[in-house]
Amino acid sequence: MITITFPDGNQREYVEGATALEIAASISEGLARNVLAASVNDEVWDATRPIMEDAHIKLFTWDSKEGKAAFWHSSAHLMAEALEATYPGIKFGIGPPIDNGFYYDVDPGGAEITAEDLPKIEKKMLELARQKNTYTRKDVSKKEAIEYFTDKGDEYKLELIDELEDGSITFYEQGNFTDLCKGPHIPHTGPIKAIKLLSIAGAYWRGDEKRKQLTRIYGITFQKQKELEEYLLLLEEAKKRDHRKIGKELELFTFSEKVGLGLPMWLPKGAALRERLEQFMRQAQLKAGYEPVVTPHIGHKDLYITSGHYEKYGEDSFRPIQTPAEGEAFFLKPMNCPHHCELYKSRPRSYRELPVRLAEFGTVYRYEQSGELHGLTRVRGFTQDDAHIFCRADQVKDEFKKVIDLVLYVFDALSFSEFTAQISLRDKMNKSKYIGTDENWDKAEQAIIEATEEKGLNAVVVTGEAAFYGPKLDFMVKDALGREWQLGTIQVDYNLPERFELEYIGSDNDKHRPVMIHRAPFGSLERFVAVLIEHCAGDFPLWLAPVQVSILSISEKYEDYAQKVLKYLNNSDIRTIIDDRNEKIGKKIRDAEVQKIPFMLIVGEKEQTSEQVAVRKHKEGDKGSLSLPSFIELIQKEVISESTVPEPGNPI
RNA sequence: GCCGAUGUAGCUCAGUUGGCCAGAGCAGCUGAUUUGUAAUCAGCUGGUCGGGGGUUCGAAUCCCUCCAUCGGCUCCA
Repeated sequence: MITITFPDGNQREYVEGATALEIAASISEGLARNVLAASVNDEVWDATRPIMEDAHIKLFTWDSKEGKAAFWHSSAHLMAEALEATYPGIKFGIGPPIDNGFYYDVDPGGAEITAEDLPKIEKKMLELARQKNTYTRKDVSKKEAIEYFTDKGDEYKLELIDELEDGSITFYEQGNFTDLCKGPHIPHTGPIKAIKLLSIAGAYWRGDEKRKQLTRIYGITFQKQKELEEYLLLLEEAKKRDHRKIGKELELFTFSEKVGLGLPMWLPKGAALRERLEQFMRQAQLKAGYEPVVTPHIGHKDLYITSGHYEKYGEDSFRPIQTPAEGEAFFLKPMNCPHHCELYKSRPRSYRELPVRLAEFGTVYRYEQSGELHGLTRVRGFTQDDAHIFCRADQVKDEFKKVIDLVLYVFDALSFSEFTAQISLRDKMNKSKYIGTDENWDKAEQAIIEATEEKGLNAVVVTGEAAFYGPKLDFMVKDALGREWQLGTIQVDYNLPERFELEYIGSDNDKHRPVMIHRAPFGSLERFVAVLIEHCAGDFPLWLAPVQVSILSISEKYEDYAQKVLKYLNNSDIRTIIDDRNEKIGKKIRDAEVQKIPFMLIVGEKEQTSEQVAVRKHKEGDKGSLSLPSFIELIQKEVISESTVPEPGNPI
């Protein structure tokens, strides 16, 4: 007998070799039906794998991440089986579950799989799923594994096997399909009842641009048709929040092929929104001890040779601008740090004045490959809410923590509650990607890790994602479709100060090297606005709304009064427009609603006589009548409650 | 940059297998209407069907090529 311990601490005895599925059945039949996978001593297992010794177990159903992963992973195998049946000789790369569904990378050889083929594959998958084939786990030796895939002629699997330890290799088999896989999988194909293959794309084998591009098929499956329909509906809804669509509808920004790819232009309403955000940040930064600076949009080639950017990105950037007479080369600035280093160097610095915090809304230009451009989130020209903190080594951690506070403060003000903090470290296996000494890197990485921990921030650590001059802490936020974008970033840098020979005179009257912190809470205004739009679906908080109030006159007769109201509101700095078109009130309301204007003021005979306005709130409807002073009070209260800027002297 | 899909008025979209001067709604303009909480009515304007080349008696429809957009991949100082 073995003792099984459940998450709640309860224990039960089972015969040796009992499976999680049998254990579930001993609790209830319903549970057994729903179990998709299990964890045994914290390792995720098949629900059908015999447990041979005492263990702590957890049962995973659809409601858990692990349950879904097993379900979708099994669906990927099912799709592979369908593909193999449809395209004999097809070869397989990898086919993992992802956040929403799964994919499989395949090499169909001479055949071509197109979007039109997907329904056919779905059908085949359904047919195979109905056979309720079990997913069977099998331990194989490396030799057997190599033999099997050599026979099959699948060089991709062979390459994967090559990197595996003998004795750790398992196959999974369902129906006529066998795959190299460490599992886990659901018991059988039966529960896969609703299938949708979503898209088809090219993906480089092993993510390497120099290797063959395989065909990646994305799909998602559910246990019920209704769940699939709900998911597809959700996708449709998400598409309506796309910032590119809303940006066009609300006339926030635009692109022009003539101006150039990836070069967004802000229309008046978008510029108003952006200016509010800048103002907000400017104010927060002033209060946190930053000093605004301004630097030019181009920089001499030598500047970037010194910084190391030239060596790293010289060939992959916009071509330099040459002066006609002297033959000097200038680059459009792709970042602000080298300029700020030169500002720091403009005179000798004393330890007493550190930290020096130089802030600039710096517009930078970077050459991004055409296929990477994406609305406002990935562009070739953008404005960073950049700042560089030059401080003493003993100040780094404290400064870093203050920046974390600032970022969190900004996210909080805009209700970005769901973000991932990511610590990006260097890839120690591939040091040629980075500049600087190991010692400096270690110090910088240590500083970030400690500051993050001390702030109690729950961060994931990713190696190989650091900038070439230093590690960073990034704040990632998802867009409407769940794609993750880096917004805020904080980077500790021991390298640029060295390359620029930055110094300060310490209390010992000796020269010392300061440490630099690069940071941008928004990241870029463009990307931040994009994500903001997708989060609020264009319903901006009142303090940011480009137009806060629209005055809708009932008819021409009340236009004078409407004008009076407009003037009154404008005098109180409330961003107001007037709709005096020769249209019915219903039409005017509809148009204001579509434009997502937070407040509508309807003025007609009643209001004129009583010197009031009939207030209608976006998406909420009629709020009754108010006098102008009370309406203004209402607006101001809401604005203040939405955007509170910290008190001076109380660093955030 | 790579793979795939798409590209018809400012916007959203129709245009069957190539065949009457390329259509609709919204927006815009003109006029009527003077309106009370999500679309008043009528008329008009507007498109070398992404650009270029080709096949054909005839091309928005077929082919080639370039460009852009979208979904991925790669990349992201």
